[in-house]
Amino acid sequence: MDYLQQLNESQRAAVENTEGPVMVIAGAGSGKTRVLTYRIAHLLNKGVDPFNILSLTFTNKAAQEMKERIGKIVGLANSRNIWMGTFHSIFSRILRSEAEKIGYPQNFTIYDTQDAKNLIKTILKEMGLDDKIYKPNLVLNRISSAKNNLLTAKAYIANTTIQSEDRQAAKPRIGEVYEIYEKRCFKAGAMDFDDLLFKTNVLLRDHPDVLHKYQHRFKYILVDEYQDTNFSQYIIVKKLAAAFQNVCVVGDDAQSIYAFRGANIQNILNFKTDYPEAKTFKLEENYRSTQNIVKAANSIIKHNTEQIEKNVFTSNKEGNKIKIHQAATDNEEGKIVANLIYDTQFSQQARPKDFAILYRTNAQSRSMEEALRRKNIPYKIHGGKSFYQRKEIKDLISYFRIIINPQDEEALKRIINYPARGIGKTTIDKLMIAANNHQKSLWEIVTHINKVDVGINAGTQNKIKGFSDLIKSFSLQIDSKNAFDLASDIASTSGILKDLYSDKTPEGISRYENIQELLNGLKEFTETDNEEEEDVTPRGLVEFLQDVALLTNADNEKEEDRDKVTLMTIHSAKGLEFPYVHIVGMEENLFPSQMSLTSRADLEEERRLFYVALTRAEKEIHLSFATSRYRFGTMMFCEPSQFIDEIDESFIEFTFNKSSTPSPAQLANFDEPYSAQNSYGNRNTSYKKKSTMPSKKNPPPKVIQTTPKNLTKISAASTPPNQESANDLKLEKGMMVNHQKFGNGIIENIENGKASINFQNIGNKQLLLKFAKLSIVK
DNA sequence: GTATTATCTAAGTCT
DNA sequence: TAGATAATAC
Repeated sequence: MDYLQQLNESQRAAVENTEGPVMVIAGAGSGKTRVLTYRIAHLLNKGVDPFNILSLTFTNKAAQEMKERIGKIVGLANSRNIWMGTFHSIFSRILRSEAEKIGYPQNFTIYDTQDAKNLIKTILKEMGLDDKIYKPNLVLNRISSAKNNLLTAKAYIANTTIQSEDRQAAKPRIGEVYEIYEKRCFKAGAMDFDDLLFKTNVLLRDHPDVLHKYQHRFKYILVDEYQDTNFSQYIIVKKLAAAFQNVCVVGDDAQSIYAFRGANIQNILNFKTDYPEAKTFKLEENYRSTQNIVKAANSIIKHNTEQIEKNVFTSNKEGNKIKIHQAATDNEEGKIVANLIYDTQFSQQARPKDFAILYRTNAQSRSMEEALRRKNIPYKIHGGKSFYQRKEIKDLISYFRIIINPQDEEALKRIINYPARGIGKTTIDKLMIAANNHQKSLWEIVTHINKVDVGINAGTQNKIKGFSDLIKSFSLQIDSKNAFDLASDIASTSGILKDLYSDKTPEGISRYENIQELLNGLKEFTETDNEEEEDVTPRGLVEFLQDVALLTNADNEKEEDRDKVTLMTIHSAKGLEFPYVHIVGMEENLFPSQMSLTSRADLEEERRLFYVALTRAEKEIHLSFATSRYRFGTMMFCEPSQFIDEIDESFIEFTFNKSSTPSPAQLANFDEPYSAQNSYGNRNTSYKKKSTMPSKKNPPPKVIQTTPKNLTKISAASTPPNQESANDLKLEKGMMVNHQKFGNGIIENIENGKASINFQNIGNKQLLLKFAKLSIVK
């Protein structure tokens, strides 16, 4: 079999040892994906039924790509039936078919983080808890990590350690919130992301017949990125693999970067203990990067304590040193990066797709974006707010959700008054109270509004009736119409399209276009055959909705996006590779994140994250930092990251001179062209972190304020207000004025401090001059 | 109940 | 800075 010839010794061993537990420790760039694909191809070639293979990947995109690659080796007919996908998508599928066993409807809703947070807020309000103390995010995180450790609300409340933690944090009632949250989700027929794993565990625990069925279905189990699995995932794998023990886990402890999500690095460190028979294979040869990059990355990771011993090496050529760039501001950093990319495109005949800009936080994308746009360099931003999380998209999808699962309370609350139909907050509160009092779902109250006395007047009752009739009329068409036809019908009949169409602001137009795009996507979905099933029944909304909550932007990359510079967080860059990598924002408190500085474990995770970033690169790495940047709406001074110091200095090269570091006073002119500082060659190896950098220790003259988090704020000299409250302006009839949101308009009349303005885009508006932020155009 | 504007507050990573 | 929420006028 010639594919085996393409593997080195350890890769080949990892592919051929198909029976029994196997752990593959795969250093960065060591051909891990190749091993996984070939291992599966090998299984199929040996005659294993694709239906007996379960392959768990970290993203859906990775699954899709791997399936394609396997298909090329063994044929599509064979590869398409493998169970391959993320934990969440595979087990949500299984949960759907077994739902009734654990008391859930087959069409259960998947609550995304936003839904979950809204529900938490509702519960906090009902319990009379202050959401400034019980911060919804924090409460949700506590619940989430409890679930990932398989703790029910009861167990949470009974757990003395957790209780004392919560008491210490002055939030003793989180357990109660969890209990109610759990009940409300169940009542709504909804599962959040963590439930998809949690409930799978419940299913496998309480139904031995089901466990048996899947144990025998999945005779071969492969888990990618095993270092990033949490306890809940770990137990699922362990249970499913118990019958045959043909479990192959692949990972790299040095790349474990999801502890915040409950990932437990011990899972990989303890594999040997769980399966004493396990064979371990180490893939240590890096085929991706230059000597310099591999060695620099090794020099970073050795600052961490606990890890599996391995020696990552490469026989690639030495390559360039890692270049380190200094910028005065975040905007200038963007310019430096954009210029470097621009130049490299020509000097190395590189394509835009050869470049990646990686950052720690999504917020950093803005300055990069702007600089790239100025230079006309095509780019794509990965991550940030997903398309499916946009308000308008969630609104329309909430209609789909409520039609398919009327118990879905979060969806119902979202749309009962959108578009506005006269059912306001007071009414919704009354409905909610009635639902709680009668132990009924919100939908039951809504549909029986005439029969329950909830203190709502006849007019409003009628409006509610109109709404529920509307939803019911959609529900009736669920089986007869395909996804696209029904969705279009909903979009127009509900009034969403009209509402968005009437908004001619740029944001409004983009919202309208987003809806159109969703509809286009649905059309495509409707017309594509369902590859999982033999019969080609038209695909309806039910099918569409099944995994829409699990989709991310990465899952619908467009053709035209292929040759563009990639902007993404380091987390989402995991598993990817690029010839040229720019890691930006190499600053203390940003990377490593200020939140990680309190514990050694967190700092080590940041360091592994840096390791992941470095090892994405094939040819060149550029690190950059700014000495000041906008954060929290104000300019703040920054120091270079400690991680820069941690790289063995023989692998790095500074592109700036310490003495040319701008003094704080010069920062006033920081938007000057930076080219003078950007020349290579004036290397300064004796760079010391705490040199003349502005810092909390030698505060610059412009500092006015210090935040508790050691971040130094700079006065907002660079942000002149460009618009002021109109009472300071001499406005007259006939003037053209500009409003931030409404654009330009002509003042038609002014009286009693009120102006009637005819805006070019949206028509006439009455604005109170006391508040309206207007500027005079002419 | 709705629309508009003021005010607050949070920006960590992802399924 | 931007999104969510509160306050206010009508």
